[in-house]
Amino acid sequence: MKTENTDILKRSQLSVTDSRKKILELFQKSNAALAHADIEKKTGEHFDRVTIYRTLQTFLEKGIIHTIPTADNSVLYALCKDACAEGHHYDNHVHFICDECGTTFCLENSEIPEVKLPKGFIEKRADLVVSGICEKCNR
Amino acid sequence: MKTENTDILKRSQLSVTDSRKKILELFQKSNAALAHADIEKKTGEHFDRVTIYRTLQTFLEKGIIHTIPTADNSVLYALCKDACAEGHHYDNHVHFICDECGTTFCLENSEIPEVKLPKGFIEKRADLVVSGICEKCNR
DNA sequence: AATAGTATGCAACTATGTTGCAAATAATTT
DNA sequence: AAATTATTTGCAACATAGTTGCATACTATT
Repeated sequence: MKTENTDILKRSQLSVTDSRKKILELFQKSNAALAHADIEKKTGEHFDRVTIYRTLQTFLEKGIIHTIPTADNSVLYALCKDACAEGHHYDNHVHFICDECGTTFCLENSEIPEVKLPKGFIEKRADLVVSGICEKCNR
Repeated sequence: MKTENTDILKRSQLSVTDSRKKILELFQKSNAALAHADIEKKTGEHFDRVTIYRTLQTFLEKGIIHTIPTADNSVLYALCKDACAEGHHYDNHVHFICDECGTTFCLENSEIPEVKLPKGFIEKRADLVVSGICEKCNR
């Protein structure tokens, strides 16, 4: 475990520090997306707010995590899959946000469908966020 | 013109006030989505920040405008079409954000394609935001 | 025209995110 | 393994975004 996320950091040419290891671990343990506040709580307020912001920023730049646009415009982060790399930090999967429990999932097996754009428009990226009731809350 | 947006307000059972008329007019004149800051500028700093927040909130609740989720998680608002009503404030069209000029368009003629969700997940809403280069910047 | 209901503006506050810089830690060199 | 260099961290201070309570002003109703 420890070696595993250390490796990810090294592969991205980042110095291996406590905060980076810990935050990366949080993402790996969680199968849902995390907000800045979640991370602050789950690290037991061990790290400075600023450090968390900067760590997330760094992870974004290195393509380790990606942001998820949400309808209420809160900022969520989730781990990128191997396909992601520096400069190309975006996954092509659909995100699902549960209205009940607020959990956000990456639907890894999904693909964002093609959309016909008006003449002259060029697509660089697409984000599809579906919201509703997740499997757990639907019982 | 004046009568037109006055009517919209009355239809939504809202008192007709200067700020509401003016802000609604801004949306009608603009073919792009607006952020809170845009509105503050375009009204000539005539209205209090709080009033603008509350007006947008009210318009959202009444289904007059809708929010657009963006990749950088800034908050954008745009006019709803007639199909929208109170409680059901969401349009089923694709949004496009230009990386060059930052303008956000509602692609009114588009439809968000169906997505297959994992078993047990129920879809209530979907947001599809495409970003790239718009027609104006593509010349 | 008077009253009741609602919206506005102000002040104060909370939350969220950013920047500069000194101290601490990690990586590199010898 | 110790010393040097490079990077990261935490603090303080600041900037921006959004919220709440309340008195005043305006809109709608009678």
